[in-house]
Amino acid sequence: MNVPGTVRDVAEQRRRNIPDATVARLPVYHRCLLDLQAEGRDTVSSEQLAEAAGVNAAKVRKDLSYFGSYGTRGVGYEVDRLLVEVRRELGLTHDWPCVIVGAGNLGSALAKFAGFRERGFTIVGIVDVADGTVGRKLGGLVVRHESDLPQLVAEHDVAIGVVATPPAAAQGAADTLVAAGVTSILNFAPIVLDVPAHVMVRQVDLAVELQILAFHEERRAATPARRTPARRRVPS
Amino acid sequence: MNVPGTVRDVAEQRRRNIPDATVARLPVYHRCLLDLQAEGRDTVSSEQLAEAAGVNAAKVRKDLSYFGSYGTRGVGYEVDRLLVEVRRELGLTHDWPCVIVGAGNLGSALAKFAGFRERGFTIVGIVDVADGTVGRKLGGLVVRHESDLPQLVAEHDVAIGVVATPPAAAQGAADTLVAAGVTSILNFAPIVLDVPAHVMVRQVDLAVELQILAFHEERRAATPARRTPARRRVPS
DNA sequence: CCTTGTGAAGTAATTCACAGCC
DNA sequence: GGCTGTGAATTACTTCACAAGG
Repeated sequence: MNVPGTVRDVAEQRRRNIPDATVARLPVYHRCLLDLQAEGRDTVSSEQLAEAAGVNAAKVRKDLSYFGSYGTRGVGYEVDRLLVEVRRELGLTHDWPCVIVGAGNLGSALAKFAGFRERGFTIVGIVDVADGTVGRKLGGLVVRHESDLPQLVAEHDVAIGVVATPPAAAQGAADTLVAAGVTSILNFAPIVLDVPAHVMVRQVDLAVELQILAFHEERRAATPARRTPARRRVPS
Repeated sequence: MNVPGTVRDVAEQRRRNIPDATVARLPVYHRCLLDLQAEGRDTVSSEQLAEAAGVNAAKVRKDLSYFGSYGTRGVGYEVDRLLVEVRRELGLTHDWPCVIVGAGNLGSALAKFAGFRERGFTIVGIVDVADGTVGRKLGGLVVRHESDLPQLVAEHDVAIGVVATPPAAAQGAADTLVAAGVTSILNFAPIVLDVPAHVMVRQVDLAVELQILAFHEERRAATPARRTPARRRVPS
């Protein structure tokens, strides 16, 4: 499949092809590095970072190797340095303005969620269509009408939109976001969004997560014998 | 690794080894099948189900084949029949009582979230430690103190717990859940939980999802030329 | 010593492609 | 003719294991 014409930029070539699985773990490493930095640690080994991130050491080393060799053999990785590199790789060197569509339970919670701002995502607006919600205040923001979305997106140069509407309204919300110029969507509605090829969608379906847990619970109950059968027990 | 002593139960053997990737898609198929059923469709081809689920047809067929051959060649799958099988496989033949730890923005939203009950997950209780939140009403439930958790779990035979606390309180919340007998945890706090081997954890980190989107946005900006550069545009 | 970085080996998931059946 | 079910081929991801370097 790949017939490299020249050998030049082989490193460049590699750097640009970070596996999806690695990309999904970078934010976790980022979080762990922030914690380590807060603790005042100045170096960390792949083993230690792996422990903190809940993966194994080989994976950490391979993941980090995709975008450069920032470790010192015999010592480990310099926390500050690595943090800079990971942050740069993740595009977290600047803030990302985001809009939320849907100011129901979930949308409201997301708008007030501290974890977003802390990690460089600023909610610059939240919109809805219901008369009851438009105008409500949500932690420093006022819910605006969905018709204000194009203006909001243009004004703050928003690239990322969050869909937190009921399922029936989600496709419309996505269409509006795309028309307004948003190119990445985080979708909490339990439907598969239909968007142009250049728009990236990530789906978070909370019920699906529970269903996956239920699958394993169910199987656990069905399996006759496997490791300790130890059924639930209250300590005292 | 597996040296099957006998050939008997080869089907059984297979059925019990559904790949994780397939398990993660079953809930999506389940949702699509519910929609199809609501539309009154009685059969569906792998192609159509794939379209609805946002995957490809070969994947659908392989996924479904792991737990049996429920299709008819030349026709497709009978919606009702397949729904029963998927539901059984997912352990959705009965309701799953769940508890939520943490009644902040997210925990409150989750407690009121209709999508859970609709898909067989009943929130039987929500607990917190803050004086301000304990006692508040949340859509039919009253927030109870975290110390009531063991009783709550025992009373409703809860197997699944949801952690929606601030990061600093999450490990404690998980410990309490495990001690109370919960064996599956859905964790929204951005930390890696340390739990016994028999407890399954699924992590949902909302900021991580945004960071993955940001990674691709950033890379898009960095890439010199690739497909239409079409930068955002407001329609009107 | 210790720990990284990475080819090589191993495992898992996806996709192909077609025989088999309605 | 159309569509499933599935081995085989391919691709992606993980883990091993060790040479190289501080």
